Amino acid sequence: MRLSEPVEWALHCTTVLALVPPDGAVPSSKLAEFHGVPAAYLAKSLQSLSRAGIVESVAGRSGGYRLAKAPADVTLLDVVEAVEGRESSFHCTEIRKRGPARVSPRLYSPVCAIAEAMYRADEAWRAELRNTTLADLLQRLATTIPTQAVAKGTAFLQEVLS
Amino acid sequence: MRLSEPVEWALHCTTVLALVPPDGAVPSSKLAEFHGVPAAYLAKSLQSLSRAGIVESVAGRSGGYRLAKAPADVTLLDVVEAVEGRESSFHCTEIRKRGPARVSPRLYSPVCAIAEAMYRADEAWRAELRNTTLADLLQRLATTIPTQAVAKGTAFLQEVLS
DNA sequence: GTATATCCGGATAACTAATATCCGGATATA
DNA sequence: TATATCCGGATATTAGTTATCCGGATATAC
Repeated sequence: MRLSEPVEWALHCTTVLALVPPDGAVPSSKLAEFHGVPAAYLAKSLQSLSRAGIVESVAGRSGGYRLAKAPADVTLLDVVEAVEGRESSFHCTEIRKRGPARVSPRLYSPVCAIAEAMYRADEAWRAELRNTTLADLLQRLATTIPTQAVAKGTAFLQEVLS
Repeated sequence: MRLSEPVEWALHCTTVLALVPPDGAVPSSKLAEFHGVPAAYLAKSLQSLSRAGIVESVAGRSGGYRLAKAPADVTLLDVVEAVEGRESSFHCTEIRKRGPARVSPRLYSPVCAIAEAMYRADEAWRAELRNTTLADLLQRLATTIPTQAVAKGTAFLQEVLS
């Protein structure tokens, strides 16, 4: 079980966009350059984030993306689900209703005991992601990224926004 | 993010094997028939469970598999990790150290803030799986599977064990 | 003692999903 | 008016999942 790369990109992009003023906009090509990831593919993820209402897209020249809500109102789950989808990590194929021991399908409980447990774990994962926001990430930024790098990053963003 | 099919099979197989007496053994072909899944492929999963010490393999004619521990001592996480691996669902590619804002790699904190949060969610998922055992599943069996099906299942196992 | 049924690991094939790029249309700014 | 962007669809490439087969080892049934 592995999350796709675009999830990581989307989390980094939304974190960076949280630093952009409400009237600014960063084009997808610049976000790709900033993070060192393929531009054409990243564009797809940004479109997903836009459809989900997490970022706002600005068309036309000097357009781009900005955050659509306050950083404290965007959870990691919002971002992850926008890119990765909302389906459970476990997919029940109703094995219990197959094979020589099977009886009429309508006699079974609505959900298999194994699926039940797996769904519970999936929900625990989502609950934890729901518990962290972009604002939380921004706070940790100062201790996980060198001040020099933060300075270079803000300089790059200034350049793009001007 | 999706778990592979063999995970579901392994959970159903270990649950069934929990009903087998300590001196019995169910061949992989019979487990495949019982669950209506491809025999040659299921065999791989059972080998994984065997390597992980969750099931015990008996070679030779009238051989097969049995549980290696008491059902209460086998967590769902044990089974899932045996088949799916122990790697986190999130894989950090150190995006923060790339692009125009990067500085010398050794200046960064050991783990990225985003990865930190994602690892925490992954651990919450594992914690939940660690909290349920095969014994718990067996208890729920009576309410999720019709008595008729349970009877047919035990009859099938009796036939195999004799 | 021999034939049979099983586990085991490796090699291989088919299929599906993830990764990545490109293009034409729409939109809005310089 | 030309340019730079977002958007969605189509397509290609790569990697992972699903699935099968085979030969060797092991132990039971006859």
